[in-house]
Amino acid sequence: MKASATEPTDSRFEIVEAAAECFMRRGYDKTTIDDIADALGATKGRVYHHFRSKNAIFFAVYREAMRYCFEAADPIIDLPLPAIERLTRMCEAHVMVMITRLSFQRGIKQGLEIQMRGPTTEHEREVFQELQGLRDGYEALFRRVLAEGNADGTLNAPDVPLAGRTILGALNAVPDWYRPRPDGKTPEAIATEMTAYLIRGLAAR
Amino acid sequence: MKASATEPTDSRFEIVEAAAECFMRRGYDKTTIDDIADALGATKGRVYHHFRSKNAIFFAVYREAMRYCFEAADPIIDLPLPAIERLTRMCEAHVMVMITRLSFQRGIKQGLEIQMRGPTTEHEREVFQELQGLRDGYEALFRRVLAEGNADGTLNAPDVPLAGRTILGALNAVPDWYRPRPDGKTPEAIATEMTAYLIRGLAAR
DNA sequence: GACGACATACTACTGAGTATGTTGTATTGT
DNA sequence: ACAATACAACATACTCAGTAGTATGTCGTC
Repeated sequence: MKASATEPTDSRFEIVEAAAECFMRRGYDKTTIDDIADALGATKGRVYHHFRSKNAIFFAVYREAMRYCFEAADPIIDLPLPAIERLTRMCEAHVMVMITRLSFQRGIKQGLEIQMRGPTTEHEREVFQELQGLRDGYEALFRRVLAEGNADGTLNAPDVPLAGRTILGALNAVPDWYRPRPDGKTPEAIATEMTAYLIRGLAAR
Repeated sequence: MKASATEPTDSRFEIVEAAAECFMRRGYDKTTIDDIADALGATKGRVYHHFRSKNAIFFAVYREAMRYCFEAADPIIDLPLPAIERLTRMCEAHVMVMITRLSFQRGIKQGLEIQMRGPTTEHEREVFQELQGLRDGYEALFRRVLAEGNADGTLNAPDVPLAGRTILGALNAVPDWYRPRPDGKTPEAIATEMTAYLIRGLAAR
């Protein structure tokens, strides 16, 4: 029997990685299945052996991208700390995910809902709902901490959803401009400084 | 003789508007030339009479979107006010542009550089450079005010480029989530609150 | 000898771009 | 003043390349 019958197999994940890379460079629509196969030194056959359609690959990339986000935030959100401190760490962790998983995060930037235009199967719509739920759930983590910060007096965000969108808007834009440079700031420095701007604000004291 | 021989003709602008709307709803790649023509009750012929290629339409939408941004920021940047006040007004004005010109701003969100993949003509590359220059110039306006704020003591942004990207990242994300709702906040309220979060920060005093 | 994991070869369609036809209006020659 | 004509502003009909998806072949392993 197979060594890993349950896991989604290594070969499958390689495809997801290659697809993320292609999506980042060329965008989803301009990426062909052959592009993804070529990046692996393989052919269409391998790709379609693991995925039903091109949309399914995008979904897999999206799901993986969200998984990285949750993995970063989950250990922080329930720490016994004031909300402002947890929010700070969650923001920093989010930036780190954006940078370390650049291709995944940038690959899905063209938007989930836009991929759902045209004739989609029933199954695709279900997956779509699920992924939308993942994203909303992640954003809800931030809203939760913001609300807790209003309650414990460490934060001042009258409109919690709007504050959440402001934060995540800024942080999610990182893949749009970040490029690894030998002489540039470290990812950690970027994370802490951006977070400071958002939480402390840009105004002088 | 014609009434408006010099202007880029009304008909041409209608195409740009329709294209922006289509790009917003379906994304650039999933939008066909026929989609744009249909939205006008016309056919391909009209579109290709005014534009050399699909890329050229995207460029026109992009240029228009940037024009709206400059129109909003230009009257503010040189006002005789402390930098923090000018930055506040520029941010608010930017949000208003995002909302009032939703289709244009969202239409160009898939990114300028990603459109330049594949075989592009010499002329396309020139326009690309020009539009990239427009965007950089606009971002430079914010960097200028940030630097002036560091100088006059009203702002505290050690890393000006990073602060600029944080601000514009948050503001440029507005078209991703804003939808006009009868019961929702007014655009003005959204603009002032988001700007307050960015400049005053989310931390309680 | 069955099946998983691919590669190869093929199909069918979509959609950008083009070539050509049509119509109304302005301009010109007489 | 009035046909002749030129041209702008489209519509219609067509081409053709690229690409998602499929059908089938191959090879190694259990």
